[in-house]
Amino acid sequence: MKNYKRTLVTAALPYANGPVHIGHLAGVYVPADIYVRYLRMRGREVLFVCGSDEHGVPITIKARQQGCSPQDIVDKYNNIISESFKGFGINFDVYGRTSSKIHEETASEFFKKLYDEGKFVTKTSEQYFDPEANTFLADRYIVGTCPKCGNPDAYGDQCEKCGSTLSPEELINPRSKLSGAQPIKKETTHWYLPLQDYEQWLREWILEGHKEWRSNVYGQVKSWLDGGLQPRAVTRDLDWGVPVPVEGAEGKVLYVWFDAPIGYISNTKQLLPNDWEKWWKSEDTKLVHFIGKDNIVFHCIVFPSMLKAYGDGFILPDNVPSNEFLNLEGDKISTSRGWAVWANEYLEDFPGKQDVLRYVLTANAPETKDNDFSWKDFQTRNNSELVAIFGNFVNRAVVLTHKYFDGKVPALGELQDIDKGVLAEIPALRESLEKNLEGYRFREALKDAMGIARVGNKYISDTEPWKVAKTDMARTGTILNVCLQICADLAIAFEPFTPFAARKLRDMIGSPLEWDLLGRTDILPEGHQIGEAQLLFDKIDDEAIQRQLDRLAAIRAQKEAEAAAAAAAEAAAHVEPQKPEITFDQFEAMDIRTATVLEAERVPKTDKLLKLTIDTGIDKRVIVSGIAQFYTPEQMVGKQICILANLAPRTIKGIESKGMILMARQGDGKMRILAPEEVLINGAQIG
RNA sequence: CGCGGGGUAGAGCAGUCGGUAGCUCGUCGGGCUCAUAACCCGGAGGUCGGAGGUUCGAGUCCUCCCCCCGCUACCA
Repeated sequence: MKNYKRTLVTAALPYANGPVHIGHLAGVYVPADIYVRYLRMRGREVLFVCGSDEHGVPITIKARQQGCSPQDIVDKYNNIISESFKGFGINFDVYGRTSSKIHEETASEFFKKLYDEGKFVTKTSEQYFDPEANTFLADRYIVGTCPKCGNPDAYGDQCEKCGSTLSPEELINPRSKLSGAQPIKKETTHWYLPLQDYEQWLREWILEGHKEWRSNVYGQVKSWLDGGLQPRAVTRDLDWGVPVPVEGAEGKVLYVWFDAPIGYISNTKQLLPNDWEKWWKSEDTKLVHFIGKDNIVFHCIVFPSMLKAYGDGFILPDNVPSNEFLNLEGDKISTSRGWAVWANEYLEDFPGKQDVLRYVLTANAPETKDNDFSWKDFQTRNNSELVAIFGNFVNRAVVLTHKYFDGKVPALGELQDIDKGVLAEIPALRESLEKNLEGYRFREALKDAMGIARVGNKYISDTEPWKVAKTDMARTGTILNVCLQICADLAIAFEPFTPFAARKLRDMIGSPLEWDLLGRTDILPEGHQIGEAQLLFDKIDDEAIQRQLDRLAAIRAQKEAEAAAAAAAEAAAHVEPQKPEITFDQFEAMDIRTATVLEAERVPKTDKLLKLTIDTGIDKRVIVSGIAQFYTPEQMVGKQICILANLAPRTIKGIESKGMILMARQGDGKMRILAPEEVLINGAQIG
């Protein structure tokens, strides 16, 4: 373990095209904040850097959709997002923006240095260009008919109807989303970072040197390295972003994934114009990136390669704690489908309950695998853990102290074994807490902190001071002294996790915030006056939970209705134009005949394929058909169908398919079998 | 099919170095009455996805297989 002097913590830059939701909080920002709060309490020198990622194609598309400028979009969401962070007590030292001037300067300089030193390679390729808008078109700016399912509005990178991944070249009748014009192919040149040159170095640095990284991070990196790295484009033809600072690169900007991580550096510069280099170029600085699993490759491979290429003493991350994803009520969180709990809305719906969400998201953090957030679990954890264990213990101790000692900390008398046992448990929990926090195991760390409250509750129940008070006031005082010290411990131990409640508790009992006091028996001196008892947490009732569940149910119902309506409209509105004329002979060449399905089964490990054994009247043969989404094997058996019998055989998934089943397909992709009006013999000719 | 992650009590999750399988909720029983009808103690509930192997000993290590999630692929 290296001996570092200071720690630089970055949290993934949120993309400024929507608010942040509980998945973001659980995956990145709450754990990062816990870690930073802990380091600060220990008196370590630490810098916490974040900011909005404000470039890239999706923002320009959203701006066009809403009829405003990209700047309007990023201004709006930068505002909402940074307010959400403040609301949850996530206090960055700096929250910058990649649209800032200092970022543009920093990113330009970064690119320029690599360019001047020949660290890039260039590639020229043909890409679609919109002659009316006079601009190159990013994949998502090109729409056309999907070659797979016929959806007329497929994007150049993906068809959202059938989920196929596409390249713009595959689209039928491509058109520009900007002007509607037909795009033309035009040559364009881009700069690439040859990642393969850094492969060996990355292997040694991560695969050899950082075996302690989380298995999801390590595994992902290993998978990329084993697969072989390829040059990665660092520029794009776009008018929203940092201009490429090179002659002949007009109309080009830095690719958002080159641009964004540099944002960590430029945001540091913004805060510390003269002092930033000690955070980025000093070997005794520990760099930690908190990210979600979708960012692993960029933070472990691309950005380190950029820094390595730049040289000049830039340090590399000591760890990249990356969480998996959080689901919501069993379904994937989705910004576009509205399936999320938004941070800003939570703050309005549950005022003063930031800690509850922080607690639940930490207790159920997706540290090793995707986890599920449910409102029922949220309620239970609040009512049975925060209220019943933590809040209740504090309340018991404080109320009893007021009842028997007028709110003054009583003297600590002679200790019995039970007292000594309890007082010994706290330092043990502290040690475990520290180990888990330093090792980025926040879920486990939170259990340790909660363990302190459990210890307190058990102690107070075992010693029964309300009974002892009838006979022995000195002993009662000793017990309550121990309880109050444990309260003061809680006010320290919970500061990273639930900072609002920890602050409230410290204000209530007048205890200090200093990590090194944790576990000591004299945090609160004898005779110290504590304040009136206040509840740290309130119960959350069923109605509040039901309102959230209703809200989600409404979103689900609305989205389903919209999808159904859109599909119906699509299907009705869209009919393919007539194909080019053919001759009678061409038609006659096709052997179309009736057949009956004898056997049917799913082709294993495919979504859409059925293997059908059919009787064609002339033989029995196998046809593989992509209809599993519309017919089950059971439905197919015994069904009479029509086939194109003399189609050249083709092997699909290792099965030879001889012929094609005739299907009618409408605009939304729905398919139905064509069959004679009444059952005929097999092999009846169609024509 | 390929890659990554996962499969442990009714639910949700831990389990680091191989050493008596654990936590929270729920459930059943008992105790307590200071505390937000809270708290404390105890019980029941597991072939640790399956099959082999290594080992004195496997949830943990090795091999093969099955299932779930993500990316990817198949649609004649």
